[in-house]
Amino acid sequence: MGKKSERKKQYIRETARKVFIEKGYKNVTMKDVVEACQISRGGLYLYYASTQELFLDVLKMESEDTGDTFSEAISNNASPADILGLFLEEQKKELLRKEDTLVVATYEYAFDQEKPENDTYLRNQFQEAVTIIERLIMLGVRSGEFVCRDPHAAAKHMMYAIEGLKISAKTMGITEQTVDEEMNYLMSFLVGDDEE
Amino acid sequence: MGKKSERKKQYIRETARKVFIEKGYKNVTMKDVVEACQISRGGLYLYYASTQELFLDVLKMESEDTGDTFSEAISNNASPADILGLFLEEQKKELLRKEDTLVVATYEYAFDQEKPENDTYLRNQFQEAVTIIERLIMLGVRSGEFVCRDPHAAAKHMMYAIEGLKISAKTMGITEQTVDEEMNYLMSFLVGDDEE
Amino acid sequence: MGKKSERKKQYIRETARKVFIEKGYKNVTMKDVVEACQISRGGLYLYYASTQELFLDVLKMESEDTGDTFSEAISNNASPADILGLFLEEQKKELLRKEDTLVVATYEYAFDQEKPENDTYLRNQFQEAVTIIERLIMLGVRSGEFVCRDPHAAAKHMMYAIEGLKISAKTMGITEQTVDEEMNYLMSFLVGDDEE
Amino acid sequence: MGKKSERKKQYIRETARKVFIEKGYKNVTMKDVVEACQISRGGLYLYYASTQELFLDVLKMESEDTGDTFSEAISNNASPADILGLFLEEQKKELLRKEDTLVVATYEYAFDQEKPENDTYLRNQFQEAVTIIERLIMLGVRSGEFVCRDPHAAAKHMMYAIEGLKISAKTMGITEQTVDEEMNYLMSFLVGDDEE
DNA sequence: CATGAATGAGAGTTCATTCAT
DNA sequence: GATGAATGAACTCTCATTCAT
Repeated sequence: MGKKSERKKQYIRETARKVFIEKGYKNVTMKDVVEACQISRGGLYLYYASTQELFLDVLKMESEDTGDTFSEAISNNASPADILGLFLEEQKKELLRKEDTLVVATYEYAFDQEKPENDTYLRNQFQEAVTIIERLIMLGVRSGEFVCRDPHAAAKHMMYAIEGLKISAKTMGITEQTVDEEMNYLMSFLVGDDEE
Repeated sequence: MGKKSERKKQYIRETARKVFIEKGYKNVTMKDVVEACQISRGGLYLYYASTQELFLDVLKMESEDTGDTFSEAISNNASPADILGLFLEEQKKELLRKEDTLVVATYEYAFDQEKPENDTYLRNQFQEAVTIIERLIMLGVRSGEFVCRDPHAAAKHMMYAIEGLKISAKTMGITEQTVDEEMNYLMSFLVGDDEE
Repeated sequence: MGKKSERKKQYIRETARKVFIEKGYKNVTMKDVVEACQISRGGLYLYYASTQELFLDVLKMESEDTGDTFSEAISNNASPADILGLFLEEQKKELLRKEDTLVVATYEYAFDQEKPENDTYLRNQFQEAVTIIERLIMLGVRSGEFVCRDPHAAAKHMMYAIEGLKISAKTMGITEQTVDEEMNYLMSFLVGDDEE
Repeated sequence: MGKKSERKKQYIRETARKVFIEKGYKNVTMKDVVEACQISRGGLYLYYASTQELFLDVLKMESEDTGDTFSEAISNNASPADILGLFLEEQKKELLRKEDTLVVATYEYAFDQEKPENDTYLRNQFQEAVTIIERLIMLGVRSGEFVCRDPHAAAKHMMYAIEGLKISAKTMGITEQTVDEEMNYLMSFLVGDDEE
C-alpha cells in the first residue's frame, strides 16, 4: 500500500526535520534519525539512503509548506507597504527564532556541496523572494507609496541585507533592536520621505 | 626549547590553515592535519588537543595578520570615499575568491558552537569593520563627500549587506557583476548625488 | 492449486539458475533472487527457505535435463570412437563457455559443504560420465577401434583430466588450443596407433 | 620501527592463513581475522584493508615458502623417475590433506575474480610445475628411464590430471586408493614398459 | 497464497585518543 | 619532546527472516 508507506515517509521526514533543526546538518547521523523516529536501522534505509537524501526531502517539504501566507496577503489587497512590512516582520521572526529553524542546517548543507551552483534550494528561495519584493516595490511606486528608481536592484539589496542579518544572527548573535533598526533602515529607502 | 616548540606550533597552524581552507571546518579530522603536516599523531596532540583548539588558534593568527592594510591607507590621507572604495574592493575580492579563504570554515565553526555569543571572532571582525566604516563615513560627511544622517546605522547596514553577499557567494554562488552592482548600490546611498 | 504453485516454483528455479550462472553461488543473496524474479520477499520464502535449498533444486533440475543427448547417440549405433569424440567435443564446449554455465556455482557450493561426501551431485555426474566412457571404451576395444587394458581406470583418468581442464578454465583461464591438445592427447592413448 | 611492524604483519598473515584454511576465502570476514589474531578492529586495518589484500599476501608468503624441497631433490642428483615419484607423492599428500590446506580458499578466491586472467597465482604455480615436470621427463628420456614423444604435452597432461584430482578431492571426496591408482596410471605412460 | 514493510544482527570502515618506547 | 602502533567507540549499510494484512 503506497499510502501507508507515504505516511511513514512523511513521518520520518517530519521527525528528521526536528533533528536537523536541533543538530544542524553535518552533525546528524542516520543513527540519530533512527533513534528519533524510533524505528529500526534497516527501516530508515527503506526510505532514505543517506542523511543528504533525507535532508533534501525535508527541504522540498519546506518549500511546499511555505510561501502561502504571502499570496494570501497579496490577494487581500493590502497596500504594498503593508505587505512588505509584513514580509520584513516575518523575516525578523524567522531570524530571531532560536529553535525551530532549519537555517543553520541549510547553510551547512550548502557548504557541504562541491559547487555552490549545485545547491538550487537556497538560490530558488532567494530568487523567489527577490521577485516578490520587486513586484511589491513596483506596485508601491505606482501607488505613490514608494520611491525607487531600480526596483530590481533594491529588491536584491534588501535580500542581501536580510541574508546578512540571518547569518549574523546564527553566528555572532543579534539583538531584536538591531534587527528592527535594520528593517527600518531598509524601509526608509523606499519610503523616501526624506532624502536618505 | 620554547622557541623550537613555538616554531613547530606555528608550522602546524599554518599547515592546518590550508587544510581548513580546503575542507571547511567540520570535514577536517586530526588525521587530515597529521597527514598534511607529515608529523606523528602523537606529535600533533602535543600541541593541539582537537581540531577546535587548532581552528581557534588559526583564527587568532588570522586576526593578527590582517587589519593592517587599512590603518595604512587611512594614514596615507587618501579621501574617505577612496578608502571606502578600496575597502569594498577588498571585500569583493575576498568574497569572490574561491580558494584560499577561511570563510566557509569560519561559518561552519560558528554554527557548531552552542551559543552564537560564544563565537567572538566573527563578531569582533564585524565590529571592527563597522567602526572603521563609521569613521570613514563621518570623515566623508565632514569633508562633504558623503551625505549621511546616521553613520553608525549606515556602517552596520553596509556590513550586513556585505555579510549577505559573502554567505550568498559561498552557498548559492554569485557573479562578479552582481557584486559590483551591490557595491555601487551601497556607495550610491552615501554619495547622495541624487535623491536616492 | 498444486499445479499453479508448481509452475511458480519452476519459474523461480529457472530465474534463479540464471542468477547463479551470473554470480556464482556464494555471491547470490535471497534479495538477488527476489529482484531477478520480480516477486516479493515473502513470496520467495514460500518456496525456498535459503539460497542453498534453491541451488540444490536448480542442480536437481539440471540433472534431469541432461544426459539425454548421449543415450541418443549411443542408440544411433555410431562407432564408439565417434561417440567418445562427440563427448569430448561436448565437454570442450562446456568448459570453454564463459556464460551460461553453472560450473563455478557448483564448485563453490561444493566447497561450502562441511564434508565433500555430502555433495552427491558432482559425484553422481562424475560417476555417470565414468560409466559411460568405460562402456564406450569396452565397446571400442571389442570392435578393435581402441586399445586399452583397464577401461575403468582409463575412463576415470579421462574424467580427472577433464575435471582439471574445467577448473583450470575457470580459475587460470585456458585457450581453445590447449583444450584441443589435451583432448587429442586423451584420445591418442586409446587409439594406440603408435606405442604411446 | 619497521621491524616490529613487519613482525606483527607476519603474525597476522600466519594467523589469517589458518583462518583461510579453516573457512575458505569467501566465508572469512575481517572480524574473523581480528578475533583469531586477538587484536583490535582498527589494528587489523592498520596492516590490511580487506580480506582480499590479506589473502593475496598469504598466497605470496605461500609461494615463497614452497618449491624448496624440489630444487633440493634435484640437486641431490636422484634419478628423474625418483624425483617425479617424489613429486607425485607430494601432490598426493597435499590433495588428501583435509586440514592445513589453502586449496579451497585459493579456488574460491580465483572464482571471485572478474577475469580468470587476473589471477596470476594459480597460473604461475601451474606453469612452474609444468616446467619442472617437463624438465624431469626430458632428463628421464635422455637417461632411458622414460619414453615420451612430447614432454611438454605430457607434463601439462599430468598437471591437468592432478588438478582434476585436487578439485575432486575437495568437492566429491576421493579415496587414497583412487589417488594411488591415478598416480600409477600417470607414471605408467612415461615408463612405457608396456604399450599402454 | 502473496505482499512488502519492518526488524536487528553483523560486516565494513574510520578516527580520536592513548601510551610504551 | 616525538613517534606511530594500538584500541575501541561510532557510523554506514546490507540482508536474512518474520509477520500483519
